[in-house]
Amino acid sequence: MKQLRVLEQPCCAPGAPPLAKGSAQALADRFKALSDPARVSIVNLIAGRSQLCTCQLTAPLGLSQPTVSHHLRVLREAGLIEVALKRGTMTFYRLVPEAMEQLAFAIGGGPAPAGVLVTRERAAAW
Amino acid sequence: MKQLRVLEQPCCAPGAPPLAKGSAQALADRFKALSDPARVSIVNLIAGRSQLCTCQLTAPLGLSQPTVSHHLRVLREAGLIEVALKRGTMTFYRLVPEAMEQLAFAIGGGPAPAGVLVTRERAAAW
DNA sequence: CTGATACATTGATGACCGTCAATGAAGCAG
DNA sequence: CTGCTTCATTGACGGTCATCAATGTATCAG
Repeated sequence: MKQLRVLEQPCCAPGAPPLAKGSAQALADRFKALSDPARVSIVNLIAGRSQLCTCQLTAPLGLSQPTVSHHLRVLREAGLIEVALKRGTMTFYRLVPEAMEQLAFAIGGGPAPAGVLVTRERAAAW
Repeated sequence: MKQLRVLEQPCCAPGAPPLAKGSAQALADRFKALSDPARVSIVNLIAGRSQLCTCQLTAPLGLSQPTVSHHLRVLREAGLIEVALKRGTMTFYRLVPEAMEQLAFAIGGGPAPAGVLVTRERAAAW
């Protein structure tokens, strides 16, 4: 996974300071991970259920299991999701809230509204 | 330009409600517009200078003029930038702050920190 | 050990994307 | 009108991506 340098300032909102070349690439890589509707839906589904396994995604997405696995890999390599737990033959994934927050910050989003974000610990409670 | 339905809730942050299929596509389209480092840099450059013309972008990006024009078109069709002004043979572009804010909101970003965002009117003052 | 389940990986295929040279369009200077 | 500048569009080429069938890997039940 490629590390995204923590930005001091939003880079893509009005009044932004110049952006280093490497940071542009790192940001583009993460946006690319969200540039497919299937992956946006995966993030949304995981966000709503704290965590879920691959087998719970094929039906709502209408995609084959290898394709879902592929999208999960892209999201994982972008640092947006991670493996929460392996139980038996099942693999559960969860969000990496910090990564999403950094992305929101980059395009000018401030701290999330209270009550919307839950802690990673609560998400892991399952 | 495809209209992005205004989301009632963040869709890609912990605790998000289910996302409509069309919304996933609309979001993915906008993220795709930011999935190239050249386009991230363009947004960053425009954000920092209020508005810029095409000829001011080729040098810092190290890309040919047709390529820059192509990227500007992608960003414009995604609704992230718009033509601010045509003066003579030059075309000036500016951000569409609402579009960036909606994107930030979708992934869990709240209102922008005070002092970072400037109004569209000030940006247009040039 | 055998069969079944859940997932990841590989390979192949069709579609899409980024890039630039060449060309077109539109405005300005003289 | 002529030439110059700025920008958009077209066409072409090489590379990347999304998708699925087939296969491999690992775990569990019996």
